[in-house]
Amino acid sequence: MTDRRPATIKDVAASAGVGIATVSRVFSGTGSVSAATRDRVLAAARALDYRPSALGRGLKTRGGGGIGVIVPDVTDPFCGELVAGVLACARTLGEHVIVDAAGGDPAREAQIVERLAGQRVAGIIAMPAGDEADWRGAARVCSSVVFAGRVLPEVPGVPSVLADDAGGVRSLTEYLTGLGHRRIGFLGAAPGSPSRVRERAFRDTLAELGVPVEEDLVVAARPGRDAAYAAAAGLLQRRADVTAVLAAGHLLGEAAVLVARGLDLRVPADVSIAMVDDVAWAELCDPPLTAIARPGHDVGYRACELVLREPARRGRGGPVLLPTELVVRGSCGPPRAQRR
Amino acid sequence: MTDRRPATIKDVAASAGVGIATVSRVFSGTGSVSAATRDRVLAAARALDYRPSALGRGLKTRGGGGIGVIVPDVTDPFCGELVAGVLACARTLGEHVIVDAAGGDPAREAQIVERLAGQRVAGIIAMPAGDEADWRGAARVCSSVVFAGRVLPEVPGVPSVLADDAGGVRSLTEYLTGLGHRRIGFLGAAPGSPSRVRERAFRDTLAELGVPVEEDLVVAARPGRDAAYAAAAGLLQRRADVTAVLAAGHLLGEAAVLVARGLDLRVPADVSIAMVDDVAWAELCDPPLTAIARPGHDVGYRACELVLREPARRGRGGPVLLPTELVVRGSCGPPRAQRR
DNA sequence: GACTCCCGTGGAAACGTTTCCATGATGTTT
DNA sequence: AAACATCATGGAAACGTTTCCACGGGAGTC
Repeated sequence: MTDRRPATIKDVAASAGVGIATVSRVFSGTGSVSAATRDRVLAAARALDYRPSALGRGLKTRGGGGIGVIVPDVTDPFCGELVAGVLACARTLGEHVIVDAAGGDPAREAQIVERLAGQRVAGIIAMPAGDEADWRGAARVCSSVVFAGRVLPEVPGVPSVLADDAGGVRSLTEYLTGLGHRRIGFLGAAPGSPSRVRERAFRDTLAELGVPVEEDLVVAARPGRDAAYAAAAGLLQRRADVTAVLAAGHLLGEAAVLVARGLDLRVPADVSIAMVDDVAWAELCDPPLTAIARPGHDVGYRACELVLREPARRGRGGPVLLPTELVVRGSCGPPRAQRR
Repeated sequence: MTDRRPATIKDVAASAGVGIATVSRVFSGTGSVSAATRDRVLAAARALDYRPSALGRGLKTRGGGGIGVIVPDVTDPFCGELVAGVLACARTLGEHVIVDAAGGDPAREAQIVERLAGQRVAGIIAMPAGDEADWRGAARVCSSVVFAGRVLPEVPGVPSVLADDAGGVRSLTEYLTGLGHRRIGFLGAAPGSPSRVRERAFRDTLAELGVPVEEDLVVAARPGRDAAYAAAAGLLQRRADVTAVLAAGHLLGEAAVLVARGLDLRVPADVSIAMVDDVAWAELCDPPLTAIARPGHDVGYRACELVLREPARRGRGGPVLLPTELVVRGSCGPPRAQRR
């Protein structure tokens, strides 16, 4: 076995006794080749272990193919689902997927975009962090960019696929209010966060229902476990009269559960807890947690379709909104008269 | 802005009034270029929004760069960690990462390897499913393949980075035995599974400790939530005298918790539960679950180092074993005399 | 002051494809 | 039977790089 370099189209052509153009036609499926020739070429290729180089092809056809995905963190369950969705769609379309994690850092996002552009990917799917300017540049740089799971409202012309977070928070809020809760704590994202639709939906829904919004009950946590825990602890300690907590993310939900447990609060007798993101542990918690399920897989899948399949329709119309689902479990009940 | 096609090195050269070789030198950092010329080239490049094409470069240098990662499922927490580790390492080395999920299907794995080979990636990191023959071929096809998190013992010459599962199961078994358990149920992977080191470690440890192994207590589940649940339910219903359950994976642990709850068994009073994989919900469970933490991130990181950085040392020596950690929480206690 | 040496530079040949065009050999129409 | 459309095929140019080689000139050495 002295096959050091991978075989090239020339080797195959020579071995099969045909021209390179014929070999190319056999592998790309275009043009017409006689059955006999095709067989000879295929046999030669197999013997040489030939595999067309995506580099050569990409160079000629201008565009390496493949699609890039940028998420804050691949270990986050929602991001994981999103990536899985992209992978599923890309596979049906025969494209490969370059994944990278930006850790929520705009500068790193910009770097990644730069690198993907260098790879000449066919499109980029991003769950963006906060820097609009960079993305405005990115939109120029790459043929097609789609936001998924999150948007930067200040970046125009970039289509997006989103979970209907506002709708989800609305139903959760209505559900809690329907149970009789009036003092609902909201654990949300920090002011700098790209989009605070969840907080707005919470406020709007309460307003519509005629429940006054107490600013003191709406707290913003910066990303990360520790900040989430601090926020939850702050809320529940400061306001012992809170009867329910709506956590706008699984990290915040986790924090709420842990803090409640640490404070010896019974769920849902002393305090009801609900959250956005129906992660695996929601069902394993005791009691199981009521949550909003966001269709991460579908978001990724649709985004990928959008970026590859419908270049014409991109940009037209608003964002694609995918429905969420309220999964009622045992963590919410009627409010207790007064804690402590 | 009529910059339809991306600018090429030629455009930059023309615009800066130099030869293309000089532009190449400026961007690749090799050779010598005078400061003045460098500045002129850089300015021209910026003006034209030039970005070197990885395609052209890869073609010339034979090898597109980048590394491929193949896992069964990106949404699995351990796989997610592993991918994150690879991403972290690849970033420091300036490589991009192509990710794909094979869903545990050997045929799909083979397809993905084929595609990655076509991309001329610098290396492949795989958490392999069961077909040795395909991987034997893959090892030939790609410059360097490394197994991570799982191995196929029948494929020689492929280095690997593993979590020390055997050690983890051993400490868990010792821990349970030390608490006084003698009838420990083991929920493990199906016979077809690539490697059953965990089951073997369980058996060996019990044997060493002089505890007889009852075949009836060692059950194998096929992959997936439903099969896991079925296996756990079967075990706990069939053998009411089991005092502890050791689940060899987070899905199996989840199933054990759910089944115990469904059977109204108190944990750990009626039955102790422990598992491999310290996933997020282990701490949120009530009681929090004792678990073996596997260093998924490190496994990915080391595998990436191995595949890119130490091509010389690859293959020598046995697999790289990374230590696991026993995280004791509240789900295990001394055995109860008799259930029911 | 002639020699060597090195530095900055440009030309040109690869790298492995795709694709346009030309060519010869068939088969088809009048 | 002659002209013509059709088909299978090969040659060659391009795609955007890197890199070898050659060339000119300024500085250092004797």
